[in-house]
Amino acid sequence: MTAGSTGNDGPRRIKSVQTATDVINVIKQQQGGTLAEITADLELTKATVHTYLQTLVDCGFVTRDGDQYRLGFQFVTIGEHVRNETDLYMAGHNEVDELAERTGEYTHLIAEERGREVVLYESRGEFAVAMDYHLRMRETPQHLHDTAAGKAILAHLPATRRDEIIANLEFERQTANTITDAAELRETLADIRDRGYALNDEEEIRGMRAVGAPVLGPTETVVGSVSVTGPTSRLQGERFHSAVPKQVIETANLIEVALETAQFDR
Amino acid sequence: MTAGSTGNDGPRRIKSVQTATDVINVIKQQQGGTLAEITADLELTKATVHTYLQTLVDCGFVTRDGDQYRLGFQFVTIGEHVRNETDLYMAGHNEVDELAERTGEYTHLIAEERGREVVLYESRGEFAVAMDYHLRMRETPQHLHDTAAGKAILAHLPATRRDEIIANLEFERQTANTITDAAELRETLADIRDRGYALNDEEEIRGMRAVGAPVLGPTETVVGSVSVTGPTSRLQGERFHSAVPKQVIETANLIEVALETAQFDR
DNA sequence: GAATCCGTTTGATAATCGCAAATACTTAAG
DNA sequence: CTTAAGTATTTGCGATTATCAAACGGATTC
Repeated sequence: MTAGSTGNDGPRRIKSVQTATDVINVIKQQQGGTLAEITADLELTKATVHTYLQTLVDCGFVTRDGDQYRLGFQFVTIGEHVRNETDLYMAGHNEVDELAERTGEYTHLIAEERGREVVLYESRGEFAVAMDYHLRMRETPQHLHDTAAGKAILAHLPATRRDEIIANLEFERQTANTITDAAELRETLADIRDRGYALNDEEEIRGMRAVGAPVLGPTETVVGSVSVTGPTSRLQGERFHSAVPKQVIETANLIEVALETAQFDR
Repeated sequence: MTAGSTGNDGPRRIKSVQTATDVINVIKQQQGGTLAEITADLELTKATVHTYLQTLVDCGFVTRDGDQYRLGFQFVTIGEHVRNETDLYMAGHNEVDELAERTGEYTHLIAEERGREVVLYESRGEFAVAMDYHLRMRETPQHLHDTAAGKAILAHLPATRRDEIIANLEFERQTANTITDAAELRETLADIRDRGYALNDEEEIRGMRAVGAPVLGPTETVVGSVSVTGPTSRLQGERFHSAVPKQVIETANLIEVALETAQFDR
């Protein structure tokens, strides 16, 4: 009971914070639930979970409505704060709006974190039809290999980080066109670097195509990407392979200029 | 040293979670900082803060970029999730867009939590000029007594909750027109209930007026509010006192109908 | 009115957090 | 190149705290 009792190696962490994160994730997954329901998905006692919930309510991360616990609006306001602190968002969201106006489709401003893509901003052109898919996309970080925006980022990341991310990918097949192995992905990424833009030809969702271009920072490192998404019926032939790519790249370049020029006072 | 040593009463909480929240708030305030800078604003050792930061990075709430710690994009995605779970947002954001188009001004969809207003959605009409104020408003929960949207909510809350919130208000003077005592506020709120809409006549920011109307839920409880904000030069006379209030109320009513009709599948 | 289900509180103790101090790593200065 | 001063990171150990049982209270059902 003295040495190596638990075999607990690795760097030191605050266990309670990890547990609180678990609680938050369960609430998120369950879309709100009672103490009993939340406890059921955790390996803890009712009493313990109760203490965590009380604490999280105090801290503003959870709200209680009768016997239902839900995530608090604090996530909305802090999320907004984080976005407004992000140079890419401040430099890019107006350009992404304009891209939506010019193309009439859905446009996105994407960043990367922990090997997943994060939707910083979404704009809806006049022909874009509301889709549940977009809700989910904004809520849950997606893989980088089966979207145009993600591939555009992945293609331009430093080789070491790219390798690391690819190594940890699970190539889950979404449609008939999904890229399902690393070799194929690497080839595609090389093409993307040559062409300067990425395509998504129904690789994530049947019937949907997309065009994405990287936004490169001052030091040539990729800071994010821009994309246009629409139904295959409208994204075809010359428009898909030339006109829209040109517009997407132009938008990405405008954002790059804005990033270098403007100093978002810090 | 046995009984009442620390005099620690009150309900039980997880201290580490409260500490982690402190760390997050310091990072938010500092807009990102080094370990040393973050430690300076906390009554903890460098070593301890370090462990917290490592844990928060693991959990995705903080990212590290060299020696700079910042809040992670997870706040953006969870925030989006929380918004999409909120019936008021799902039922209201399109209506708020239309209100912006019809009035040409800034429009907001507001909810309340912990006695503060939360901006669920903001839409910009064609005459609306970008203002830093709106950024701050979306980031930080505001008081309910010095905005049109806030007063509209406050006026229609159950009396007990209203009293509780008013009791905890600090009436900080923002402009010459700010309401600065509870009695005056209560009178205004009674007027708002009579008229059905709230006005803000340069009470928060000089030169800015606003009109707000409550969104009432099925059980007559207020679930939020809608508002139009613009410069005094454009919000005057009949437009300020009749035309815009009518439009704001109409939008609020449309959202009420959408809330009762649609079942946002749970 | 008993029984069953929730949420909440509490006592006790093993586990943990948090400080101090030591150790690595970077940058600046001599 | 060496020293110095500033970081960040690791570690031992004691005081604090988180966790589980188990009891309690409050609501709803049978």
